[in-house]
Amino acid sequence: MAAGERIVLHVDMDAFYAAIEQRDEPRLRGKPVIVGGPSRRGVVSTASYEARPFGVHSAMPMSRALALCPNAIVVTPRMGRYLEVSEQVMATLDDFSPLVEPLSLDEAFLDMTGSERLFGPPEAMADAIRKAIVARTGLTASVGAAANKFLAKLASDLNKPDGVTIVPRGREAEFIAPLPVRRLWGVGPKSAERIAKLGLRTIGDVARAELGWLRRRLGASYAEHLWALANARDDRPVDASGERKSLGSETTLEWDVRGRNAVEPILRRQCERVARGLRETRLVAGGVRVKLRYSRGFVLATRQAKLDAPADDSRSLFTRAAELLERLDLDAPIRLVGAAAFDLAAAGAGQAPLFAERATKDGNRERAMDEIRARFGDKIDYAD
DNA sequence: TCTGGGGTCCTAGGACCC
DNA sequence: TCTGGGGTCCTAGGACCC
Repeated sequence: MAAGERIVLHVDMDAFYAAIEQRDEPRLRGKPVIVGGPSRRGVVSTASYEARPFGVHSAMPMSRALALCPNAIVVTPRMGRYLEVSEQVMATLDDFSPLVEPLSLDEAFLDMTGSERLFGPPEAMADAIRKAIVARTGLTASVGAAANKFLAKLASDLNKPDGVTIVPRGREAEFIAPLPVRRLWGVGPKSAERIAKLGLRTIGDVARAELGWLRRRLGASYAEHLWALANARDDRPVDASGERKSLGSETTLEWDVRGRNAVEPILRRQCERVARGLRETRLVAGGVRVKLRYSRGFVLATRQAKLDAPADDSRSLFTRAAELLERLDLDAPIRLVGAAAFDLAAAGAGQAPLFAERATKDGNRERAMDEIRARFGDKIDYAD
């Protein structure tokens, strides 16, 4: 691989959900806006820049957010809307490179290697992209440009909002050296603590550490990964294939439930949503996973199993999911119920003919229901 | 303050096979 | 009598990201 030759951009929309709400609703402009679940157990999804000085940030419990910023306007997420805008943003990015890897609704990597003659140097690329996004959506984005994904992602965060950061070529390692270890992509609270106990505080500290020593303390593969990143090396390609590995649906209940009779109908509903998601994306699942979170200790438990045949109908998913429920404690108070499909494959591919027929029987019926929903709307499901 | 919902990736242990 | 070694698959849990 021709290391050092790549140009990778990371595009990150600024306070995406909140910015969309402010764009769509003028009375929200200039005010602290918190997008998030309004329920008892809701958390902040996105806080507008007006709310952030109060200490409000993503993943914070809504109750705490409102204690910090009592005047904030809480908006219930409109995921369908955010998805629409996201598609516009991604379509805009497609005009700049054939290699676009969305990471979520609001951020993506672009491999711009070899595009300098078309768009100029990285600064010009970043400016052109930001201009195109504003023109198309009225929203701002921050962009990082560098020789690899890790550096580009780190950079896009350094001049937010509405900013550009270019990591200078050939001086990458010294550029990131003063930053705290927590800035390494993949180092969260737990790992940060472990690393701090080793006496390493900055990325430069990790980069200068002796690799053998680091291996013995953090495990070989994690140590090697961190050490490479700290030395500004990251060979991972921009992957535009878009293949998904799993598809799930889960819900945190307003009030705890217990007992099979209470859990099963909720699980059925999650299976229905997963099955519909599979059909919409033309996928079939090879297995299903059940997820419960207990109130006591916030403990998460999962059970998974393969299906007899790949399926995209809720009955197949739910039948197996209900069996898995038998291997879980249903007597303790439960706060979350979820289902997920895994071992995904393109619908119609790789199925034995006998199985294919059986697998699609329920699928066909549910597909007909999908069409009716599409034509007349589905009051029940679009309510949440 | 009391912790969402959507994902990805990694690890460790057990079953199983040769 | 006192139990190999290696490879692969599967499952459950956990860290992490937005």
